[in-house]
Amino acid sequence: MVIFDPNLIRCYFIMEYNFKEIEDYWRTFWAENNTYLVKEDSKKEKFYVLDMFPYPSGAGLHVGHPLGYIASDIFSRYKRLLGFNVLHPMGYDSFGLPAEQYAIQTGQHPAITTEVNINRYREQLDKIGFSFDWSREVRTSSPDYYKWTQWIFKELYKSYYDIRKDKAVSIDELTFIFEQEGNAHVQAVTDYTDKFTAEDWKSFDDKDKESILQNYRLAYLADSWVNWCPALGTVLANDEVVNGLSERGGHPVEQKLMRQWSMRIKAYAERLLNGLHTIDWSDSIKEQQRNWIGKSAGASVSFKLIDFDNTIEVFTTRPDTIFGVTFVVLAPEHPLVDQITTSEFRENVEVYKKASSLKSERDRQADVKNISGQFTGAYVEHPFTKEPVPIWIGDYVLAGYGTGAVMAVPCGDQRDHDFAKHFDLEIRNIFENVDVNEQACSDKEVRITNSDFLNGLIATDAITRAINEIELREIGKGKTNYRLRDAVFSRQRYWGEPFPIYYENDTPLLFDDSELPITLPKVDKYLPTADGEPPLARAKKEDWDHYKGEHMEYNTMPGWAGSSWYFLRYMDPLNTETFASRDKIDYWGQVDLYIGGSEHATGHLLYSRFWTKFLFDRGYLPFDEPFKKLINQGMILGRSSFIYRIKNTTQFVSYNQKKDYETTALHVDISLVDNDKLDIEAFKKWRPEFSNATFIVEPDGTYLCGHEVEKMSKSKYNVQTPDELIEKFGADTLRMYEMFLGPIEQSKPWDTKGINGVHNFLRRFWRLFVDQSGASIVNDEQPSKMALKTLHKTIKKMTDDLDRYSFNTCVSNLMICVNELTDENCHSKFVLEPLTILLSPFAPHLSEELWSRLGNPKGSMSHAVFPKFDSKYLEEESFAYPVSFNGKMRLKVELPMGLTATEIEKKMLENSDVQKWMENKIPKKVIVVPGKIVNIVL
RNA sequence: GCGGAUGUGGUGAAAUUGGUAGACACGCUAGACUUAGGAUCUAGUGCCGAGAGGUGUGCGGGUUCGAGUCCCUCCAUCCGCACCA
Repeated sequence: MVIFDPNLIRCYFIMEYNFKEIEDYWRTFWAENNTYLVKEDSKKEKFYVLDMFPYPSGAGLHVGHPLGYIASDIFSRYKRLLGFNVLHPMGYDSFGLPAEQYAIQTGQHPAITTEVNINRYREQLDKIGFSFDWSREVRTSSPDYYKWTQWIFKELYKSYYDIRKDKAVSIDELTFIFEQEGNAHVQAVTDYTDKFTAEDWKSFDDKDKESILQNYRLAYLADSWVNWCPALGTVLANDEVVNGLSERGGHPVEQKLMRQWSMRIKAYAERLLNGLHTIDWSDSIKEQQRNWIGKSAGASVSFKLIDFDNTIEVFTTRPDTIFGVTFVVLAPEHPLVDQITTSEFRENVEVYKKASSLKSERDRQADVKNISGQFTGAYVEHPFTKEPVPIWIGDYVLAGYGTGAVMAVPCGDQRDHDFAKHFDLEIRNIFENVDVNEQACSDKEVRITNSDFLNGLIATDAITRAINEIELREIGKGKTNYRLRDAVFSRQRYWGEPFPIYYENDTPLLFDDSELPITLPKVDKYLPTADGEPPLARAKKEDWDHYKGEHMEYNTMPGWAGSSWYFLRYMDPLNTETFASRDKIDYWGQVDLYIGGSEHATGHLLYSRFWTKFLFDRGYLPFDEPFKKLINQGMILGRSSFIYRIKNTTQFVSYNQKKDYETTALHVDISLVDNDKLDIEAFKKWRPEFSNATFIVEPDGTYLCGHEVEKMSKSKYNVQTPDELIEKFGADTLRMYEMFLGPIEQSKPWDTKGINGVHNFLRRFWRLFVDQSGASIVNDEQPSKMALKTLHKTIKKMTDDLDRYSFNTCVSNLMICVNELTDENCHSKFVLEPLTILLSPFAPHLSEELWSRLGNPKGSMSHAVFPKFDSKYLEEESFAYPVSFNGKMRLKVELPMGLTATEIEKKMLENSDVQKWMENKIPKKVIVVPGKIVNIVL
């Protein structure tokens, strides 16, 4: 029947395990036969395995990237073998800063850079043998994709959060209510406090109406504090600011209030918190999200300003300590500061405000040691005692958190205590029998005193009592506060999604759905304009595909816009009518397994939960949590090598001699270093500026490098690419070695030392099938009892370990199995065939090759059936009991299985070896755990 | 300062519910073979000790017949951060 089977032809040429030939063949086979193409199939149970898609950087993949992809690929293949219809897609998060930076430097359009990088990524990924369905690839920077990102933005813009319904609702319902009855009875998430009637509303012009609606929309324009770098003309992230200067270029950075798009994620704070109970994520990630959302219960209290008709509102978690208040501190940016500052202190306040505007938020918070602040000259009235309380400003209070104002209780809060000590302010003690002169007291069990109606109570009771009293006297109310802030959604960048927004009369207006996508216009340069407008402001009118109104929105969306919903697009990537059709979403549902780094704990993972909940509210999704199960793969760290340059010279000193000199450490490329020894000539070639450098070496003439484990990065010259390892050992070896390194969730330093062990294993696996001459040695004989036991033990361990994502022990199990089968000289098809299936998720190329050599019909084994474990092969007749005396293991005694505890005890005490250890003593107690252990207490 | 995680041989690690600590690999030592290789095979390898044996999972306590595993105190390292009022 076989007319031409390339497999068979190849058999004659392969004697050794020739991974290159095998991997090339099967890689091509899979691609040509669309082996991993997947379609919706209502007859099959679905399983959705997702990787966090990469940003295609110019540096290509390093060995850390594929770690998670390999794990998810193994799991996908495993689930396929179990009969699931597996969705396992891949794509690119292809908007981002590096391509834009490159464009600024070279003028090359970021789309070109991105295309080149994606091709390189694809090439590298293909070599590793992943079972991705590439027909579903998505790219966030493709207009076909970001059309729908813009569409979701529009939906957010057109929605507000109804507190009574506890969900997002169309803004049309809100305007309808405004027209009927004004906003008096509206319960929506907003900071807007003004009241208006239906008549008022109708009298407003469109611009006024819109500026009110902005306070309700889930995507809205508002003034936000940002790190503004005038020289770069852009806003910077906190970690792009170092000591008040931009990381790039070292330009000054200041805090500036800017009109920005924001996302009202705060509306979802409580649901984001509660949803954590319904998903299978690690406790540490959930804890990080909880801390980020930062729910705290307390009270907001109004302090009346003396000499002004106004109040300062503070939020406190400890309203019970209100009688200990001796001053109030405002954030320097607090809007009332200018108004209340007396002329006497105005100059100092201005100086202080200027100084804190130059500090980044992070610097302000990290610097605990330096206490700073300034008195404003103004006072508020204590709401209970009516005493005047001085108002200070201090940059330990943040404008963005709570109300930007705190009531300071130096006896109960250490920071307030430090502030009081530093400025010699009063510390009033309200705690019974506690000395607060040197230290604040935060013990909640201490009784309160000097506090009127709170005297004698402990914190928990006093908090309730204080809130009651505060509400009774109408000076405030009990309140839940969240640390979570609304997310700023504007970026002054080119390489991101344009907003589907234009402006008329300074009012934002939406483009129609039919006009989407609004694509990126071409620009002459990728830099901000001279007057600080974003790069898109450079585009000519005619270069926009749609241009409306007085001007377009010139900001672009942040990186997390596209990544907040990409997992939905994989379900239906080519749909032009909707972001994904409802029947496909219904079929694929939630992501069953999501694998990615924990660095996204509070960014991407929170934003995509937010968007999912929103789309659920608006009826577009049947679920409101995107990722059912999450695994965070640990980071693979690089091992960097260092050489030591003697200061102000071109002389380098070897590691062991460096203590005698003043040196600076220099990263050196790890490819120039072998076993910590530097190849000096290669180094000189690598860094021509040091071609005349001299080296102080060790007595044996070698130059020893120092080393350190740190993040893998191009700038640290410690990057190991998968390509060279695949070249040397093959993809199957690389896959298994990455898994063998350790538990997937743990971070670990990269070290290729052990890779030979894994490669050897695959060769031994090959040797079970093929002899030295290249002939098959597989037979049809019934396997021995031992061999069957080995097989079924392995099936059981593999199943258990895969189900708990313990990929490293899976590799060990396979090694043990091959060691045993080699010792048993087993070549039976009835053992080797199921074993090949067990191996196939890990080493798919080799497995396919062996599978076809076993005479299976031509085609891929990816839908073979995972072998079933049968406990009958594992039954033992006897067990070697470890016998302990007083908990110390001394000897083993073999006994038949199935004895009762009493029988075991009797036999043990009769045993002569056991008696030797008993030294004629009478045991106080004998513990018998059948099938486990015997412990004799003397 | 706060929050989270982790501490087991020379190295990566294993031990799923408290029950034989160190599986599996790397490395190292000795030997065999040889077409001299980054090959293969055999034996050994936690530490101390010639041995019997002792000892051993960051330190110190505790619970238990029995603790790497549970509880308390402390120490170290890594990661994150927002002085969160």
